[in-house]
Amino acid sequence: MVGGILENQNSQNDLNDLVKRRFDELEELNKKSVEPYAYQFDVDNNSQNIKENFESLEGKDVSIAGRIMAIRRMGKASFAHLQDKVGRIQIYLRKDDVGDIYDAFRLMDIGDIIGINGFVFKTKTGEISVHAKSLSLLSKSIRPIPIAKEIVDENGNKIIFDQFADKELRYRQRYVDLIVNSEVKDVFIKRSKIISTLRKFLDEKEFLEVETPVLQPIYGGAAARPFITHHNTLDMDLYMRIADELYLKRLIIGGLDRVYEISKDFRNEGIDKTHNPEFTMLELYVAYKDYEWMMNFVEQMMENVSISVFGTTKFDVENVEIDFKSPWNRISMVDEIRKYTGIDILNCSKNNLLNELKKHGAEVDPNESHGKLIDELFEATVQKDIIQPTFVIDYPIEISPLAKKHRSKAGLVERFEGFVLGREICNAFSELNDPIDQRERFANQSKMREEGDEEAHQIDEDFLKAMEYGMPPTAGLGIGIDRIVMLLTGQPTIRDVILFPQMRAEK
RNA sequence: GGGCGCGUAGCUCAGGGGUAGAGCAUUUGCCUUUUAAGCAAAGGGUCGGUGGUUCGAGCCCACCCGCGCUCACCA
Repeated sequence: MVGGILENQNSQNDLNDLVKRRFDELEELNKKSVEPYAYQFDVDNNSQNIKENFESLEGKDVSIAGRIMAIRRMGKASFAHLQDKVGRIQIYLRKDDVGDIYDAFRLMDIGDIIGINGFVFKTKTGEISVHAKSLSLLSKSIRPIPIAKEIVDENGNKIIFDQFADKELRYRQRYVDLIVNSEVKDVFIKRSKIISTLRKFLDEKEFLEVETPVLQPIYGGAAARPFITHHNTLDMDLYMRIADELYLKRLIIGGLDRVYEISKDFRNEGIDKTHNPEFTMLELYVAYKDYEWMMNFVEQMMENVSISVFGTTKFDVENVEIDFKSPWNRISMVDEIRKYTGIDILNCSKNNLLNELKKHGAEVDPNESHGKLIDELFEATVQKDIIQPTFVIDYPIEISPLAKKHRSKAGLVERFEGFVLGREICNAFSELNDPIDQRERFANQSKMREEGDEEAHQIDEDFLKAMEYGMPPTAGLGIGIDRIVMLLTGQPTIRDVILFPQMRAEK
């Protein structure tokens, strides 16, 4: 009984005729003893390879598998398009050639996954295709996919009709998005290549990839609100990490000298174009180096990734050409703000800053710290005008509690951030390795916390203890992987580079 | 959180107080090199939800839910 099957389906709430019909087809296939969910199928070729090597493959047998994306039935013969991992190819089925299975093919739909054995040929109209000798149903789709028709015009441009475009559904049902919108798959393949290239680059430079706790009793390494969770047996609250900085530095203290981690970090803050509650960060630490060394290293690394993955250092992002060729511009935060505003941020009153911020249309909270206001002034003036890759160097000490004091400039630390198109893409410093200074910085943070700054750092006594054993001079770097992928693949929002972005619960 | 916008068939969208529409997809029939296949016919809707106004509500009003854009916040 079809009704019986249906009642046991979770999907019964959104049953409609299209789904019902497919259940009926399952029944029919059953009667014909066609197994709708196969165990395996031997594949020895793919759509792209067949098209690229048509001359040598013409007339030869191939075995391919994929999802049916279009069917054109013409009585006792049919054409269909099969989509596999790398593209689409047309298949041709004739009752005379495939026999009884042709009747079962009538019960197959767009969305079903099938395997084909057949020979390569070109149709009258010139499309490279596979003429099936046999067909196997590998998986029956019981839910219709939002299929869009596509054609390739005479200029080779793909034209898609009625493309599945509802952003909400695309993010919620990424599996459907991936099936139907091929450019989505390309972005995530690129993302994977970017990450594997970074790994390879770091491995070649003798970095050790490590894993540090996601669940931390004290969160640190960044200024952000955390997610809180609870361990039942230990009966203690734990925080999801907002950064892995303090653990990686413990490893530097332990003598590992060059470490990196590609980590999911979690921040309990707003969601927008450039923020997802969980995101991917690359952090790396190098003993005996400083931030000058790190700037050169970032340039090398970005150039390497650009060329390895994209074959160029030049990218069109939002109609602007960005060039990641080294060296990048280097500008001083203090000098640059002076150029824009005439203000010397190191020798000015809080009121100067507040007034200047108002002048630039920023809403200001007079309770913010001096350093924070400087940062806001920078964002409101200099940052938006930075287009090409640029290092902004030497930040105020108050907003950099883990960075080493500048060797010659009072009130500043040896820190830089990389900016492209007005967006921050990395953050690095000569790491603070003086345990006494570090304790003072934590004490300051603690004070800010008491004054209501929820994002001020917590004091991490164990980290201080570690540093007291002696930490070598160290250069450290954090790069937001999602934002790098956005830039390099030209995606406008972080959700387009995260497979399953955070969404509100349905209903 | 604020502002603006959106939610109608599986998909893409029209319809703006008076019998719920189109294209694609689906079903039936014909069709053995088609290709947005074709020809002929058919089925498919809680018009996001709840309440209200009205003789009558996809349509007007209120609230709610979800999404998008944007501002704020935020590495």
